[in-house]
Amino acid sequence: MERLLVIGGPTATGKTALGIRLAKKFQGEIISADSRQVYREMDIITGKDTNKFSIFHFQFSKNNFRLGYYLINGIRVWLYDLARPDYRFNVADYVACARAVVEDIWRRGKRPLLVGGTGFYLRALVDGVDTINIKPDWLLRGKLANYPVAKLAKDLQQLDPQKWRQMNASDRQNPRRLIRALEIASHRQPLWGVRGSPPRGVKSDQLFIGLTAPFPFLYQQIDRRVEQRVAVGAEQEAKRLFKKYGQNSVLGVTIGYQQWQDFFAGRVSRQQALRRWQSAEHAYARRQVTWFKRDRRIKWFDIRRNKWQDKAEAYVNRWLAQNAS
RNA sequence: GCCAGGUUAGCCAAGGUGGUCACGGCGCGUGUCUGAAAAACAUGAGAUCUCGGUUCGACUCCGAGACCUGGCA
Repeated sequence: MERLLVIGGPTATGKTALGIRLAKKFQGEIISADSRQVYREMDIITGKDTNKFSIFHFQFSKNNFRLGYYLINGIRVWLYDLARPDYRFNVADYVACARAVVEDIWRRGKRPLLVGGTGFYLRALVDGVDTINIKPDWLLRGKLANYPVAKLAKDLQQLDPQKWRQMNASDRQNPRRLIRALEIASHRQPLWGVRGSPPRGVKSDQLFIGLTAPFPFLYQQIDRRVEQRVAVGAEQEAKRLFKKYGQNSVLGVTIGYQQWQDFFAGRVSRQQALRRWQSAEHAYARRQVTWFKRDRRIKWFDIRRNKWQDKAEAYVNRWLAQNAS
């Protein structure tokens, strides 16, 4: 069976750096799993490991997305720059693109390394998502957006009592989740054809690596990264993109851009904006840890330890050696 | 030195005729997650400058002190 190496964990832990190192060692290519680096032009603030001289090598298209790679330290990094900031990229898009790339890499006899911090994307690709074929109904969403939570809850209890029962207290008060549940419930078609089976993740032998560290340490790393991004032109990038795409684009729901927008609008000082950007990244890292923690398949490496990369590499080596033919 | 204003959690900040658990926001802790996921949501901890007085009872009133801010020298 084909193999798939997955590297996850919170932001600012050096996932890409490890990925590149392992890719060099094991003839790999990196597939980014990042819900914001998929956007073109959003380079500095999302922390892409490219620069203005990097060249995008287009390879093939999939669902209207132009797939290609950047060469970083000689290693191919896929799934950056798939969409314009005024498009709303989503998991289904991601799975379609990532699948195509993984299979392409396998076909060429190389090893795919799935690297990223968007746990939902990672899981969707690896394990599959049952309801992934039910498209967003923007008309419905627009209508439901004005409903109070209590009304949404009541509707769902009527329309799909079973789903309601499965939801926990948090989700039952989350309008976005309720709306999605209603969207699925009102979609009369069977989820996956009459005789079909639920969409599965990519079939492969997988190894999961997680990078982490205690929060105080992560916060330091994050703060440094944010300052670096400011130093190389984060403000200008934010200003330019807001002007071009407006705040209703994905910029309005992306850490970093949001805080710069607050500064541009005069709501906060430059200093405060920086501080808030960093805090938003801290909170993001916490959510990521909460997400990844639940996945028992992950083998964790503490990035404060000496030679942790060597240990990770040895761990991968052992896996590759197993029934290697 | 004098006059005025102020002192409420790590930061910002509301409050009241003295009386149940002192409004919020940020930050911080914990968690949820199946086509918006860097999104959206749930949940927790944490405070009345010090001393004395009045009072059944003071964060709230009175006095003294400390510190901060502004004005006058």
